[in-house]
Amino acid sequence: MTTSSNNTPAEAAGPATPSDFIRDIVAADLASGKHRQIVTRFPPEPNGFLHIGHAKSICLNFGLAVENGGRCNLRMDDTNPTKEEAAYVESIMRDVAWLVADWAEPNYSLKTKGALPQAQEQDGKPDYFMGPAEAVPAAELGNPRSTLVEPFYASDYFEPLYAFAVRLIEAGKAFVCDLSAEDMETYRGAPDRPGQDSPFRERSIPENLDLFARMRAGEFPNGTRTLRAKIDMASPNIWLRDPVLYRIRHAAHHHAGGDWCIYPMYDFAHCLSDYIEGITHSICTLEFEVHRPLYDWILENLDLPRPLPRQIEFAKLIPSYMIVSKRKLIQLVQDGVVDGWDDPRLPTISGLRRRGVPARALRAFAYNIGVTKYKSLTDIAVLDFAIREDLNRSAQRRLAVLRPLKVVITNLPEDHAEDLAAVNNPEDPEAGTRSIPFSRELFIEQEDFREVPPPKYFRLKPGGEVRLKYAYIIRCDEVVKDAEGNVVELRCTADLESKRGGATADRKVKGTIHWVSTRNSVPAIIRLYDRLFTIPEPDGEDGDFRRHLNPGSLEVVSGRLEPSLAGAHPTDRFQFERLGYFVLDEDSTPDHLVFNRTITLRDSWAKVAGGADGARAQLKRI
RNA sequence: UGCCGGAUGGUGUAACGGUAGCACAGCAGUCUCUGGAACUGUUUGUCUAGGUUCGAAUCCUAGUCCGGCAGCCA
Repeated sequence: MTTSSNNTPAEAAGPATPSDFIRDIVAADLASGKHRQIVTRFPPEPNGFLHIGHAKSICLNFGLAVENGGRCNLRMDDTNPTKEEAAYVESIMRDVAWLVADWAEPNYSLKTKGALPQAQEQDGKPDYFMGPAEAVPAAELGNPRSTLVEPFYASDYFEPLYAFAVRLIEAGKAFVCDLSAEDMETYRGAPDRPGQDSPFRERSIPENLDLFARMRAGEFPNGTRTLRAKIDMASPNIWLRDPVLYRIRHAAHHHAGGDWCIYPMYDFAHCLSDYIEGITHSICTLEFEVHRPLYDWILENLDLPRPLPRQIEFAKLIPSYMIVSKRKLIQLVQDGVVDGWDDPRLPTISGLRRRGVPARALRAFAYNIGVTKYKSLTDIAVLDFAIREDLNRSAQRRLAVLRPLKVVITNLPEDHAEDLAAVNNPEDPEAGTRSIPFSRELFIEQEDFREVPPPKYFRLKPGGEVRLKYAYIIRCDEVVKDAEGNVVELRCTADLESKRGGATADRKVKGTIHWVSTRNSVPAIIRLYDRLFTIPEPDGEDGDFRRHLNPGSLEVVSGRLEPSLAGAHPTDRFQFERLGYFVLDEDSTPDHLVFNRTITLRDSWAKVAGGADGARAQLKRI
């Protein structure tokens, strides 16, 4: 138990192994001896970036492998050349590797670069198998340019798939149909009305074989013929009404190249790809539930020599305040509403990563929301919680001021300089301390001073006292304003005995605020991200989701940071005390620092404040 | 209304005929050199109606409501 707990996505967030109906099925299959090892797969279509919904699926499939000592294949479900691009394959590889890093690498399988399924024969039955590459170094898993490995590709199975189709024709279970798309729709009938047999349904086997070969040879234009399964046009299940197995598409394929002009449909390719890879449990989303009889039909009618995979459906993630629909996501990116697929406001995995969300937090989230067949809206506060919980324990604290207001400590000499010890992480004693320079002139947060304070405001106010974190208690003596009446400087006196260890160190003052020394602080651009949408279900039916964009989803400020932050590393995450968690952005350079806000700290003051202040704070956090 | 699926607090999930539990959110409090964290307490729930049973969220019957399915998309 101790060793396996290291592999648990949620670690401290709950019991070592989650329980749900899918894990129950897997456990039962292992217990009954139906399978000795379980094999799952994550099968994205390379036509867009992975998002938080895929993260749920990845965590489920890889989690099953991790928990049961099985493996999980990354497979490109690439059977439609007109919609897919190799560029997406690269982002998918990177995102998956990032998500499973330090967790499921030993169970993550890719295949040997360029390998194709092995043709085998058992009892005169053609069979094909595609196994994983052995002992892949973890670094290769996320490397799209690896010369050793690559993802599994459904398009690598086109040849076996063709052979299986021929076999179906030979068994009299598939036929070539000349119906146009429109006619086919008419013949299909409706959910409550049976369809009619295609006039081409009773073609002879030799004729079907000949026609199918000529389809492959490119003799017919797009859309003129299809290969269809011969099942039952009167079936109450639409997907059993002689579904299309192959269509003609004179188009090159991003992975298979220009060899093909007929391409298998999802229903034909998916079950057989699962079979070829030896998948035991093929987990997909609810909308494929009605396809399951077809999934089983194809496999069962091919008379295959090895155990068949089992399809199991679960409800996909619908996160509140986010859009996850591929079409809408593309629209936001193309219209420049956001700044690319990895914009930190997007629920894409690359966006979340750039925002500073740790993979571990995403896994904990996926784990916490559970797996069911009930289609539900998941409160994104659950994700927020997972992020804060992770970062609270792991992120070092720093002092940073977002909107600086100058403070002069009048009872200190001009050249006063001292270094103060600051705790790096109160949640982690091992993290140690650092020193921060303190001087006569400081910046504090504009929000931490109110000339006319609201009730229960316990930060700085005229004549009032506040503690400067790690430093002195100061009193505000004078408020300096510019011509327009804006507060531009505060003149304060410090209680010089109030520093930690001093005579008056234990004096109680209501508030403690953060600060930086004007002289020693470094400037930085800080991007304050917030929810992209203002309503819980922007992805709902009504198409006009852009009406609900949050105009304040990105605010850029010029802040000042304590000097130690100048040496920040791109993957470091920090808590800027009292503000939130921040990560260095990839746009950052040593002399032009850029930080992204991952998430704010919980802010109970925003709620207490009420009135104008509270309303503004609430709005900012929507 | 053809087929398939689903319904447990505000939200999400557990319970596998035997005390309806957990998490998030909320509320109240303790503590605090982060209005953070931590800790304590707490409000709110089995879709409806019958039935079986000593006992039903769970089994049966009948309803109600919700979701999915009619691409040569996946």
